[in-house]
Amino acid sequence: MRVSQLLIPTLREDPGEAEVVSHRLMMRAGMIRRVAAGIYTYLPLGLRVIRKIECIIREEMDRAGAQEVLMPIASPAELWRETGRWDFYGKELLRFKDRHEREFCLGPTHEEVITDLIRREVRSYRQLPLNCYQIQTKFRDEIRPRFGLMRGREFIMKDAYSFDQDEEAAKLSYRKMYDAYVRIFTRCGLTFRPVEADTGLIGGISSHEFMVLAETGEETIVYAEGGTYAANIERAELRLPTETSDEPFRPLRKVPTPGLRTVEEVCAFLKTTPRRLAKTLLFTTPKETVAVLIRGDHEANVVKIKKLLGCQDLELASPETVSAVTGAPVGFAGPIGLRRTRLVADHAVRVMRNIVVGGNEGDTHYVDANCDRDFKVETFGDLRSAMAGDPSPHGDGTLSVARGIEVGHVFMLGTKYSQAMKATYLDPQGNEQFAVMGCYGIGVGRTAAAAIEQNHDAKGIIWPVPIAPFLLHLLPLSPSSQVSQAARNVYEALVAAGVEVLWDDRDERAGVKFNDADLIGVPYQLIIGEKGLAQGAVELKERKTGAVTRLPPAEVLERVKERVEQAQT
RNA sequence: CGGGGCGUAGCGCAGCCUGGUAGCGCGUCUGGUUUGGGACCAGAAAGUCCCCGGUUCGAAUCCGGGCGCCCCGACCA
Repeated sequence: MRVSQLLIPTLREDPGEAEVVSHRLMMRAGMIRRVAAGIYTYLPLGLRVIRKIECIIREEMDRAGAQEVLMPIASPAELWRETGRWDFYGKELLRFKDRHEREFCLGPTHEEVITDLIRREVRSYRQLPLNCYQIQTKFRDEIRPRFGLMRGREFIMKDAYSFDQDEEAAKLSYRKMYDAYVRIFTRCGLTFRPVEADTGLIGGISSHEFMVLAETGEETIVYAEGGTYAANIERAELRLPTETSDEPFRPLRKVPTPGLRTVEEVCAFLKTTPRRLAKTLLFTTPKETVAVLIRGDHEANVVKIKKLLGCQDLELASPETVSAVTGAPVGFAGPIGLRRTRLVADHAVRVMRNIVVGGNEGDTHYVDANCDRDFKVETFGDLRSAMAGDPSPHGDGTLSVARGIEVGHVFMLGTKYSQAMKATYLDPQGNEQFAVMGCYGIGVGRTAAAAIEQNHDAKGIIWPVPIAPFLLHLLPLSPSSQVSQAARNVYEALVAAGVEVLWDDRDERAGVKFNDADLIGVPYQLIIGEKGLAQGAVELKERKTGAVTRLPPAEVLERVKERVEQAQT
């Protein structure tokens, strides 16, 4: 296609709103434009990348035996009430009423709609297994949309739903999707890692997230270096602490710590280390206030705490609540003499001896406090986040920490939705059974953004060949008739051979064309200049390496094909 | 929802403190010269200074309210 006829509004300067690389480059390369917070229009270049990714997804989903459907974007409230998610989903669910005052929402995911379909249409075990997928626009009214396509409110998602007779069969469906995801992200040219994950709002039994490794990722993952274990930090389990202390118990003492609130301040003042201090964090749930004891150098894990308490909403207590419960301002909460709250603690606290804790009194801490002797913990649990150096739960070494972008998520749902919505089938014995479900998502736009986070340089994007908007960027450098004629010839030959060529036929200076080409990031540039042409040569340049090959125009097609084949093996 | 910031030409910004003719760079349009890494000369068009109200002889500028957006946090597939 010709640049002069496409809407590719490249930007010389960085747009003020863009923070991360992918957002900035997508704006600058003229791929997307913002319509409202977290809502974007895809321009021709952006759409071509989206379509490429969708195409790979379709091929792999079909190969894995899934079939494509298309569900509506609006769904009626009653379906969501059946599963309880109309209330449970919260503000993220964008709700509205039609002219008859009937309640609807914009679909943030489609378990309810697909389960409704399947319960109507599937009656016999002979119709199972079944896996339906769609590529659809979703809407989630995010608290804080940001980073362009990385975390939009409206976004394109591939979602698939499997229905099986029993756990065993469901595991097989899950495995197929898992394998398909590995193929999809590999084909997209991404460096990624599947990790064990929390099931969040979707619920269910177990799940894996597919993380594209990138510094700018919003997720933190831990993995065993050289081992098999990898998990989202929200979920990564920890082994019970094994260390013991033979330190003699010392008597409890109360010490003044004027104005010292943070772990660091208190430790510096008392000449000790965070490992010998336990912080007392106060959380509020809709029902109660709970105190959570965590070792000073550890990070509390909200997901794990929620699980232990069996509640969905958990917030750090307000300063008012803290002082009402502890009798002290924020920074001096402690487990000793705490009333009116439950006290739970991380396993690590159990083995600590002679520790520092808050005094529940302004400007006061206790030293040489000991669990059981000085305070009673109701329940111990795995309540902190893993950190680098912790032993892997699989016993395969120690854990490292990395950042990732979640581009895909597979869930084993079990019968959560089929029971709630009575999606049953008759087994060979004529007994009614609940279908066992799985669901599988891929963020299409987020995958494109992740690809950019992983593949760019100071000049712009460097697309992996399989998802590039074009394969070759044709750059005639002068308006002379020989050059433009040569460009035209090459263009027609390549297009006839099925190569996707972006032809910069604008009357622009060489520098402008080069810079736009580097910004847009098409994998190969074919440069046709007057001098080279006089010697019968054009230049084939690889965007990624900058390597230039001089060759006669007639050989271009052959060489380009070679390169692509190499790249695919 | 809490904290911080921003809203002035298509884009990036200055001007606001200290009220008085709305500016700069890039882009756009016309003509000419140029043509291998964001050219040069000459000319031109383009603004509801986010909105509403107030103060004032006079408001982009001061005051009040609203809206939108960005960043941090609480968080979330």
